[in-house]
Amino acid sequence: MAARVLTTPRKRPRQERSRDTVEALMIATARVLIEVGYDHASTNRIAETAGISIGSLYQYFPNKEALVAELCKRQGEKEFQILFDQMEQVAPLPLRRAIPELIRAIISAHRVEPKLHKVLMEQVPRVGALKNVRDLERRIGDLLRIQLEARRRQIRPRHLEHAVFILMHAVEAVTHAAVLDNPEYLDSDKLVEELSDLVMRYLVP
Amino acid sequence: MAARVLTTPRKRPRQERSRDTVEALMIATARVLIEVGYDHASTNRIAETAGISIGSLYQYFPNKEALVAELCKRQGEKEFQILFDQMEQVAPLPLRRAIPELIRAIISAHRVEPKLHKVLMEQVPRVGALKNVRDLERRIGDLLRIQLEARRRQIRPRHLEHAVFILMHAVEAVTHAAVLDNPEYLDSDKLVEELSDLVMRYLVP
DNA sequence: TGACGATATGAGCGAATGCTCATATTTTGT
DNA sequence: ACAAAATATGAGCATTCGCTCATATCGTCA
Repeated sequence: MAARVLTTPRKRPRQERSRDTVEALMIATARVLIEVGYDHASTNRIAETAGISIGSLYQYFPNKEALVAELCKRQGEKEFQILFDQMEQVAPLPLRRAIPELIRAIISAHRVEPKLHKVLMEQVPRVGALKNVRDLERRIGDLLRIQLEARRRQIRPRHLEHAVFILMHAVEAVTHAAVLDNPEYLDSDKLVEELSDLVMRYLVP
Repeated sequence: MAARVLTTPRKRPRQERSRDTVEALMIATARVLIEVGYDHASTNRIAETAGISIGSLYQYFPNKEALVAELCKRQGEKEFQILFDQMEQVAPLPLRRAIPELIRAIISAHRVEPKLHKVLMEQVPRVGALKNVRDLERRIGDLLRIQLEARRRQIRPRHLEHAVFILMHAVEAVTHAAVLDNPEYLDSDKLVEELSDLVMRYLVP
């Protein structure tokens, strides 16, 4: 096994058929990851699942990590979009109504293909995708910060940086744990209420 | 590669020299994991680092996952102990003094060999150690629940199960993120204060 | 239409890894 | 002192995996 360092695509698909190839590879990567996990997801297997030769795979991705990193990026983008849209929606609402809506959105974001989400989250540290995830975290933090700044006079915390850091990680972790390991918590609205309480009480004076 | 399923030790070391062998393997596993990461930590390499033969390794562990799972268990035990001790210490204190102390203890627990902690956390889903971690989570949850029950009349939340779930995951995630990715947040006491605020405000009526 | 770039193919090489097993050494119990 | 049990050894087998490269096919455009 040669040293694997690159995680960026090798070559850009220029014609439509090659774009199809790349799409098929992404879909196959997701399927194989869900089916057998990262360890047993060999590039040969992914290519076979995609119905594409192993050679073609290596035209566009230098290694397995790059495949997974790209998938991470796309999945993250989807989830970010859900959050972004909802942030716009709740901007005019008062805090006590905005917060539950946002939390619901975060749960929804985690529920986009939850099995894939889970595998990717588990493998993120191992592929070069950490940078992507950090970027995403930063962008989500920025969104949140903008919301908090707009409501600066109504909220208690002075150091927005700390507030963003704490709220973001706290809500993300609880949501993550609920969606992936305790889905029964999501049957009722209780968890949303409790999480909203946590956030509200931290924010209001 | 044969199918690897067992993650429990094969044989119990009965004599002292074999207990030494197992200890050496644990230490070597930790070292190699920190040095080269899970993927490049081969059993041959671990045995070599431990200064024992590969055959001996397989006398006590059926595969690499079992080695890492055992290490996870031990590390978790250490961290649990820190929490357990501090829980006893703060039991007689009023909430506003108990909470910051507990949070400090959690940070300390994360700081026991943080590099090892990080690698293990990343790899937990891949080894059979998930069960160990779940157990640990449950035991920590139990500790927390006992504390909350003892103070039942002073706190607001009625559903202790939800409260435990939320507080545990929230504090753990923020601590984890701070220790592993933003250690500068720990230079001052600011994060402890803010986290304490989060918890206090959620708990008090 | 023809020629060149883009894309696709897949057999197979080289390297690494997990793990066994036949053998040797040490400890224990009597 | 000696037999049996426990423990240790490491060469090497079987397998897998990542990846290349020589070759073939397709798309585009003058």
